[in-house]
Amino acid sequence: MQRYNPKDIEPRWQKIWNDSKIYQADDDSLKPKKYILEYFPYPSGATMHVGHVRNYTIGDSIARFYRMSGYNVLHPMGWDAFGLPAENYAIKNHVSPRKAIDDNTGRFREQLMQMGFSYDWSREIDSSDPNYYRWTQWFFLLLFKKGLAYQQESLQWWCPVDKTVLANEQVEAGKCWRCGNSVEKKSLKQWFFKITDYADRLLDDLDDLDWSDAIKAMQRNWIGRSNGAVIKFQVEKSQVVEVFTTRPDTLFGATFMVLAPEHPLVKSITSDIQKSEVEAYIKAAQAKSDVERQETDREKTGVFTGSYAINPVNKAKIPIWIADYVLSGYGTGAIMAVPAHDDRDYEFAKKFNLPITTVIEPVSGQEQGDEVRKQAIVAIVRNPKTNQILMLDWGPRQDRFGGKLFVGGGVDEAEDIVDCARREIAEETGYTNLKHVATTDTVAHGYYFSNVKNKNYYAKMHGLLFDLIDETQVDQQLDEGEKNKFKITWVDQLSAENLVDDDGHRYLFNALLGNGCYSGEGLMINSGQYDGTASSEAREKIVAELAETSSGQIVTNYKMRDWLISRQRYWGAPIPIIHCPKHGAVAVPDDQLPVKLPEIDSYEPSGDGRSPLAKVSEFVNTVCPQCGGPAERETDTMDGFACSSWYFLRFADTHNDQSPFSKAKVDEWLPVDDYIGGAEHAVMHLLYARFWTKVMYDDKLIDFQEPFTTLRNQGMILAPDGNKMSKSKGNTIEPGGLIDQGYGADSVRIMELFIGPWNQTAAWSVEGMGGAYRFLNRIWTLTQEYLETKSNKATTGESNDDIRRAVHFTIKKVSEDLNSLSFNTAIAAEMETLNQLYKFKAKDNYASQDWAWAIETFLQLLAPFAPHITEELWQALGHQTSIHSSQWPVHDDKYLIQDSMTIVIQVNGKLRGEISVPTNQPEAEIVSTAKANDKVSSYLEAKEIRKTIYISNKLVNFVV
RNA sequence: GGGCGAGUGGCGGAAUUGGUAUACGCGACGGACUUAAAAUCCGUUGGUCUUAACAACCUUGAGGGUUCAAGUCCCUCCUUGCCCACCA
Repeated sequence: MQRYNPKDIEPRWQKIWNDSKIYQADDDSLKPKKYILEYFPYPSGATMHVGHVRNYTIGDSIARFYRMSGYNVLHPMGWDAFGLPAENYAIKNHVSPRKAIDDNTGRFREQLMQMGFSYDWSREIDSSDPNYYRWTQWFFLLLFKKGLAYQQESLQWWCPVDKTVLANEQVEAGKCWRCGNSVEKKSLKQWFFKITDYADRLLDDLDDLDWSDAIKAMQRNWIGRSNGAVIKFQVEKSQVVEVFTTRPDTLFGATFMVLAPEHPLVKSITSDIQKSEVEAYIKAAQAKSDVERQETDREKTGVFTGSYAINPVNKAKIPIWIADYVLSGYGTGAIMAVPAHDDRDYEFAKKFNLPITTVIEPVSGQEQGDEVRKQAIVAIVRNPKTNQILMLDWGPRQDRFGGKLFVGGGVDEAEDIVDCARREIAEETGYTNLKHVATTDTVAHGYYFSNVKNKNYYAKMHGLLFDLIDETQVDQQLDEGEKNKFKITWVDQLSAENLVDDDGHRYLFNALLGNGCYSGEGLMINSGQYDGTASSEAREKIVAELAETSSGQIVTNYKMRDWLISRQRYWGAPIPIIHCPKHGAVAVPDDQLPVKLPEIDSYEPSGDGRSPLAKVSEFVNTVCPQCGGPAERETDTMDGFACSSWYFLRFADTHNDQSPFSKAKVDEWLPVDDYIGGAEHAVMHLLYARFWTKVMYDDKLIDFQEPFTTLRNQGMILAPDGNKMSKSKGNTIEPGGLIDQGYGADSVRIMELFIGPWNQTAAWSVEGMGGAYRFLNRIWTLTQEYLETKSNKATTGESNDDIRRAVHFTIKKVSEDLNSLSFNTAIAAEMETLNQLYKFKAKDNYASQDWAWAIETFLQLLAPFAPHITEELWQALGHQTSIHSSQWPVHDDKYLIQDSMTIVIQVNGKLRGEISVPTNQPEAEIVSTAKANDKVSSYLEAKEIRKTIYISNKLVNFVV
């Protein structure tokens, strides 16, 4: 018998598949189309490890499954070839970036091919090929003509190591996303794409996408839409400062104003006396690295400018400060500070002793309409010796009752609230020797139902704090309804805040002992005519009032900024713009595209803020397309993400040299049905590509607004030691090595899929590889044995229903699992089936006539995962055409129906036995059989059966 | 601080959506084959008590709840992963 030797089988089939072009997509086929795409890789100097390969294995299995299911499948591959890593690699190794990319893509292509992935290589794309970037430049000009590309001088993130600017999305926690070094701010004239014009659409259209909630949430957070208002404050010296706020309802509580240190009005606002202090602060702020400034747990700092602003609603004169907790880039770079209702402002006010005015009081519970109104107290009793707080534990919280609360009670008519609190504490806890420490100056509004009095109440609850003088206790004096309903517990302060089960109680507790800042909604106080209004309502009314005097208006703000796309580096698509002294920035005419990257000797970035192209005079010096006068080319290149913002469209029409693509072909194939890749591009590529797609839609180049209908984020593969795989840690595992060891690509593929759910992180298992190989070896051996046995003797001609049933069941299971991408359980089911086939074989030694069908069908079910071995065995069984062009098997329900079934018997929900009954037996009979069962009857003896539950085809449960 | 997720044997993980928890694989142990080993094949393998078997009881991060029935639903807490983070 031939042994399973992947080294012999795999390269042979890869060549045959390649020569016969069986994986090429057909533009003209009438079959339904599917477009399966994995992120196109960055051909860096490294090789791909098993983590990278996971995502291609997933995509390939889906593509093969669809192909066998009758779809015309587009499954292409290309190279995201422009960008820093290729260039850095080239500089380090003293080769041209062109040469580096060609070497690297060659190696990557070979790695992908030896895994047996079914790509349509006739559509291969290289984004650094002039035939490709010509169209990237064409799209730049489209954006330029639509006013969506503009140039502006501004402070930008600058990476001192990579010597280029970076987009906001490409700075992660103050570090460059590529090299990991700290970035700086630098003022440069740069090109931007106006992605913010599309913010609303990018946000709203997320709802309909079949993407993971995590990625959608990341994009939502990144876009960061917040609805609020811009409010104008008059400053004494006649300037006006605008602030952005999402809480105009708290305007009456604005007790000071804070500007970012970089705010343009700081200079003119600052008084002479404060001048030196302010200047020193600004200097210090600038000296801080951006990483430092982004530390959130830093203590607040700031200085007073010496000026005052006038609050437009109540004409209060409020001091203007500057502080670096206000960001110059967001909103207007200035805020109205409401310390009573914003944590950051609260912290700042506490530190600098600024006034705090409460303007919102919380409301808990739901209004029922028939409330009795009353005043109430919430008394917090503290034992100063232990610093513990007294709580009443009313048992488990259920709906509106129970939970842990402080002492509470209604204020009697004409009763002083301190006396009331003392009375309630004595009645409920017996403590009488107390010192009154504080009373809140605001109240919590509460709607609640009193169990004792059986009435709905609305109470204004005052918070009071008492310290125990000693632990003398008298007898409690409880109402009938209160007796034995609660117990007294003592907890520490932190626990008290966490445990308290009523929002009003918690608010009053915080007002007395915690951070007195309340940022929720509620009822307005200290707000003139708005007192008593709900804050959500007051929000709109106050803005409307301000709008009348043009001192305020509704504004929507976004965290997302425009996309900075200039790079001061060589290896990118040149920005197709000519700067003319007369006409400014002029588009390079279409017929002069591509603006080719000149070949130069030194790619080293200069670090002076200009790209190496600036040194190439024959590139720079040109004529203005409009006037023919001398002009200079733009020397910055485009961010590599520009190239990847449309590559998925080019695959539909790769070789078009008249336009980026034909609309007909793109509409035929796109949007992408399954887009597969990691989550790392959530707010970069995936956002940019959506933006470009919308721009193209608006320009009627395509008929759809979203490029990727379904997005699948595969989980990461960690090294066996549980760490991320990395070259520097020396813990990477590469498929090539495993193939060389003799496991073969098929085993690697099985392992990639079987290791766990495709979208979860998993650690690679060296031992697991053996399991994957053994599985394939078992189907190999079984098939070879079958072939030998068959040639030695004729089959009995008898059919074996057990074999049929097992295989039909597997067809159903694997088909369902592939539709839901449960690769690991699909493979588990196949392993199980194979184990069963081994048992059948032991019984009949391949005598049944069903064996040929069983093995062939099994191979088909395995083909998407392990394409080589299944093809080899399929053709060994006598087929002349590829298994991958065969029709996916369909199960026959007839074989899934069993004549008997197992019914589980429970007594009081505990498993006590099981019986086997005919499938069509009526319920009554099943129940009586169950009752008579030996094991079960002993549990039923001398007991009354109160209830019998029968779940059809599953179980009987007797309740006794 | 905010958002999204995850906790099941020695390990990776199953569980038809509330109905036999631990499928499948790894590892371990035992057996067959072999001069021997590897490979292969066949078994056993959640825990406690027990010499062993039978049986019983326990078990899905912890605690409560709903239900005839909870890994699955509800509440509280703990641990942990990822993303964002002074965004007004």
